[in-house]
This record gives sequence, C-alpha cells and structure tokens, in this order.
Amino acid sequence: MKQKKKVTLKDIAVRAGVSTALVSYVMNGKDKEGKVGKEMAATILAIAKELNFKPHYLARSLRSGKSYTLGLVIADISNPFFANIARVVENEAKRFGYTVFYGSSDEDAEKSFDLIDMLINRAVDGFIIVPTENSQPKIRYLLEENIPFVLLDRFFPEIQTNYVSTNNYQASFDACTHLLEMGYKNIGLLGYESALHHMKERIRGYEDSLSIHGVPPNAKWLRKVRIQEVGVKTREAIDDMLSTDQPVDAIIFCTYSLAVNSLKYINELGLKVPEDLGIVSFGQAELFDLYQCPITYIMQQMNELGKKAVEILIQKIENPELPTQQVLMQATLIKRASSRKKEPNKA
Amino acid sequence: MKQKKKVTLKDIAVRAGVSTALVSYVMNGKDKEGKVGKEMAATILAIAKELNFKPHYLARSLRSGKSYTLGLVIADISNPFFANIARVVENEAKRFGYTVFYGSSDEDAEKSFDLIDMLINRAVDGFIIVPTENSQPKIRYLLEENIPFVLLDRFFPEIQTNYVSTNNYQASFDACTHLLEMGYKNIGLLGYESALHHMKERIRGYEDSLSIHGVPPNAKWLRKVRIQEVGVKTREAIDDMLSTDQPVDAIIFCTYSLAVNSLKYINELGLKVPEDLGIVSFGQAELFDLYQCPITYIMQQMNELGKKAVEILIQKIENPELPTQQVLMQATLIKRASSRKKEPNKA
DNA sequence: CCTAGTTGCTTAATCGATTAATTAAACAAA
DNA sequence: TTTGTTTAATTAATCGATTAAGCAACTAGG
Repeated sequence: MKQKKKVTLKDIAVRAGVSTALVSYVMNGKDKEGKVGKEMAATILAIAKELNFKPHYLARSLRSGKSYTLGLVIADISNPFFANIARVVENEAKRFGYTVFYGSSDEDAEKSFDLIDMLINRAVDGFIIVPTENSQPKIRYLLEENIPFVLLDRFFPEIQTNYVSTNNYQASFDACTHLLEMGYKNIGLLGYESALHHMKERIRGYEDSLSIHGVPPNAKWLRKVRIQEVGVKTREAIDDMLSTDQPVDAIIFCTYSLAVNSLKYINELGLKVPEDLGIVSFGQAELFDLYQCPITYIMQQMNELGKKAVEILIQKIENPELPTQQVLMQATLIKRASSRKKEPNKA
Repeated sequence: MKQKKKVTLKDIAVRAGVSTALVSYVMNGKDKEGKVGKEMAATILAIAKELNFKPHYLARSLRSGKSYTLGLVIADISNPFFANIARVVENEAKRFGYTVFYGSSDEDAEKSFDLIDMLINRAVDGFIIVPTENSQPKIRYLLEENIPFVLLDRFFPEIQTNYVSTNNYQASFDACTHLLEMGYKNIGLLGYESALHHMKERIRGYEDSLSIHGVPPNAKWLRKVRIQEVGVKTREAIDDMLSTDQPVDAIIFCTYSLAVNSLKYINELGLKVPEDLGIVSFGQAELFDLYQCPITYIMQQMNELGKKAVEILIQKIENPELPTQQVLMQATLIKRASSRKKEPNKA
C-alpha cells in the first residue's frame, strides 16, 4: 500500500523507444528550435500527457541549482498586516513561477536565524525578510554569501541592502499634523522600545511635527513599551498619558498590536472616541472599521510593497550583478471619525 | 559575484582523505554503532564543523524519497482562524523535524487543485487540507495515489478519510439554545450557501435547537449567502431578517467573514447590541473583544485541532498502513455581553 | 563523387547524499 | 598454517532531470 511512484522521464522514454535526453528536450520546448523531429516530439508529448507526467522538481533543482522557491520570513502571520503581505507575495511569486516557503519569527532574532538557516538548507533561491531587532549579523552573513534577499517593511540604514519599506517618518509626521489641525492639543504617541529604524522614524516624525507646529515636547506624552510586555505595559502607558496635569487628548499608536491592546483598555475605561480621546493608528484591519467609531489609520501600500519586493528579489536572483535597490513608499492617512474635528465647546 | 557554493560531503571527504560514504555514515551517527573508527569519526566531525557543513536537503530527499516537508492548504490566510491554525501547524511540524509549505485556496476548488499539484511536484510527504466545496475529486485522487493527508476543520462524510474537525452540530445547537435561554425569541442564522458538510451541520444544529424548544421554524430567519457575494448579500439578508412581521431579535453568524460584514452593517443601521439584536458568532478574533460590546462566540480548540492534524499526518507518513483516524472536537461557547439576558421590560 | 553542413537522436557526466555490497587488514581460534 | 570473524574503510549504483559532446544519416554544393 505504498505511494504509487511518480511517472518519470524514463517511463516516457521507454514507451516512446527513445532516450530520456530526447524526452527532456521535448518537455523543455527545445523541439521548437528545430532540434527534434516534429513527429517524435508530438509522440512524446502525447505519451507525457497520457501518463500525466509531472516533472520532479527536486531532481530538477538539484541539477540546475535553482529551486524556484522563495523564503519569506515575517514577524507574525497572525498580524493582519503581515498576513496580507504574505498573500500578496505568494500570489506575485506564483506569477513568476516561484513558490513561497514562509514562517514567523515572532520578532525574535534567534527564531529568525533558525528559520533562515532552515530555508537555506531547503535551497531557496532567495529571501524576503521582515527583519527583527538584532538580526544584523544574519543579514550581513547573507550579503557575504551573496544570497539574494530583500528586506521588507523594515531595514537597517547602516547596512547596504535591497529593501522595500514605507516612509515612516512622513507617515507619522502627517498623522500628528492631522491631529493638530483637527484641534487636538496634547498628542501622545505609543510605540515600541526598539532599536529598529522604522520605529525610530515613527517617533521622529511625531516629534518633528509637534516641534514645527510650536508644541513643546512633553516627555509624558511619548511612551515606549517592550514588545514582550505589550499586554501589561500598554495599560500603564495609557494611564500615565492620561494622568498628568496635561493629559493627552489624542494618541497615535505605532503598531497594530499596540492599538488592539490600547483600544481594549480604552473601552474598559469607558472613554469615548473621539470625544475623550482622538486616535490615529498604524496598521490596518477590519477591527478599525468596527470600533466605537471608525479609526483613522495610516494605510501602507501593502500590495505595492509585496509586489515590489518580489520583483526586486527575482531580478536579483536572475541577475546577481544588479546593484542594490532601495524603495521607500508613501503611506496615506485615511481620515475617519476617530480624529474628527474637536468641538471647541469644552472649557 | 556568484553565490558561494555550499560545502558538500565531498569537500569534507577530500580534506579528511576518505570517501564520501564514510563521511555520510559519520554525519548520520552510524559511527555510534561501531561501524566507524573513533578517531576518524572525530576528525570528520571536526572538519564538518570547521567548514560549517549543512546537508543539502534536496539531494537527500531525491535519494531517500522523503522531503520532511508538509503541504498545508487553507481557505484563507487573512482569516484569523486560519492564520492561527497555520501557526500551530507550523510549530508542531517543526517539533517533528518537518517544514510546512502553505497557500490559500480562497475557497476555490480550482485554486486548491493547482496548489495541491504544485506541492506534489515539490515532493511534500503529505498534506493537511482545509477542503473547499467541490474538491472531492482531488481528495479521491490523493486517496488513490496513497498520498498521506488529513482534512482539517471540514470533511466529506461520504469519503472515508482522516480528518480533524469540530462538532459543528453541537456548537450551533448550543449557541441557539443559549440564546433561547437568555430570553431571545426570534433567532436568526446567517450562513453560507454551501454543500460543505460543516456548514450544513451548523444549520442543522440551529434548526434542531429551535424545534426541540418548541419554536416553530421561520423561513425568514434562516438566510444563506453565496461566499462570492458576501459583501452585498449580507446586507440584504439582515434587512430581510429584520423586516418581517416577526423580526429577529438575535442572530447567529456561521463564519468570521459573515460576522465582520454583518457587524459593519449593524453599526451603520445604528442598532444596539444586544438591546436591539443579540449576537453569537463562529470564528474568533480580537474584533470580538472590541465591538460595541464583547461578542459571544464559539471557541474552537485551534491548538488541539492543529496539533492533532499534524500528529495524525506524521503517523500516517511514517506508517502508511495505519487505519484512518477521525476526530471531532467539542467547541465551547464563550458567553459575553452580546447575548446578555434580555430584559423583559419591553412590550 | 567528395566534403561540409544540417537534422535528429544517443551517450554519459553531473547535481549531493545514501547505502548495499565489497574489500582489505587485523586478529583469534583451531 | 589455515580458516573464520571483526573492524574499518571503499566502490559504485541510485534518486530524476539536465545538457555538453558525439555520432549517424541525410542533403546540398562544388
């Protein structure tokens, strides 16, 4: 009761009374170039069809050194942003004849290293990586080994690599500016305590917007939590922001999971959005449509990010001499009720 | 500037002045069985370490016929239920030394066929499949070919296969009974127009609960929409349920995406949950914590479902003679505010 | 009629690891 | 000394597809 064995080139060759080489040439369309007799080609194709021949990719890859497989290392597949990116990458890769292996790093450098090693052993042709904090060594290793890869969503400014990311500085700047324009005065920002550049940019954009608009910085308004402690620390952070003598009247959330945790807590506190607290968030999800009121959010071009990453990666795979490509895409602020114009009726 | 070539058994063999066979034996721990000289084994291991040897999985797989790779075909990775299942499967498989290839079928039989074919060509050792409607032919094909697989979340009662699923009849029955007990009188159910057994079971559980509790069935309360038209038809369905002479005062949503669409519309209509409309839903997501009020939902044992599926699949791969295993797990109704006891104060 | 070129196909090596079969050497028992 | 056994290593085939090189047989040109 073992698995039926696959149909191989040899099976076809035997049936047609020719060599496997000839079958291989036909299967690869070399007959078009007049290298193979027309009748013979037709016979072979017919037999291949009849036997339902499917090439053995492992064998082909072993020989050719190409697996037509990409590795995708994302932060967390259960985050809707990354789930969608994964979809896009998968579809786009398929268009080029590539298949995608993927796994989540859970923002853990060690785990991402294991994942990358495993994928190298599986002979993927290249990587799309959403890098975690402290993963520079592995990125440098990939560079040294000349393994094609593209960083996605995040990158290390100190390392010269391909990347496709969003202009996070601008996005954050716009978000803060928008809140100011809508009449919010004390604007807080909740981010991760992280060395990752994109997070620093999100914070810098916020700070610059405040400063350019003449709002003096307030240390109590800017809170960072460690990613491992999001659950508890988010509550503390929000408590702190609200309990100073200048409590915040709006908050920008730097990630989806910060938003989820915060919005829960805001519900528990019985705060009304946006009357008691205006909100703008990074990330995007159905959840933002269904909260107390629709949440204003920063829409990244997920489709374009994913497509561009695949495109650059495949170019690099097929032509390793290509110079590095670095793409920063603009985000769009989707303005909704959670940052509605503040009524100046309150004292 | 090409990719550095990998270190192979041969590189080690040359360095150690032995044959590749001996190196292979050592790398596979055959030296423990006294088949290889101790010093030689030590030397080889040292060289392997020094050169940072990593076995070439494709070559190994080609030879052994085992790839230590599983194929996971899910309905939709951007649905949080499946995203989580994917996580669990990935982690569990890794514990057994297997890697997972996955892709979404988008509930489209054709797409799932392509996916399965592609994965067969990639020589996966077996499949975990969330089958779509009309995918029986492919499932039968896998059976015929003796390719190991387990159906997950759904199954075909007319085909004798391994599966791991939830007792959907009971879950739905419980959900409806709960609503009745909480004082709701006119309970609607919104499901998919689908031949899939799990959907029929969800509908049957609802109908039986009503009938057992003496509530006469009302055709207006039970609506099914085609999965391709969820967006538009959901609204129509809810309108219909609410506009009869016996409008529903509670609805059960059969899937996450039906819930998302409906909850949006309910917001637009300005209905209060649960005062105007009680709600229970299948699926689970952060969204249910953050709606107007926490949504009562049917919690499936995602971790156990995923783990069990992997376990059964790997057993089957390693011992093809094993009889089919069929597991139905119980779901738990998580009772929250959206199905709160109905105040009998209204007329 | 001879040479060069084309057409159509085969041979055989290769990718990297595995493993059954074999050999060589060392040693023990008779 | 001969035979048998153990230990430690090698040889060579194999998985399935690819592809450079080679070889007939035929055609065309001079």
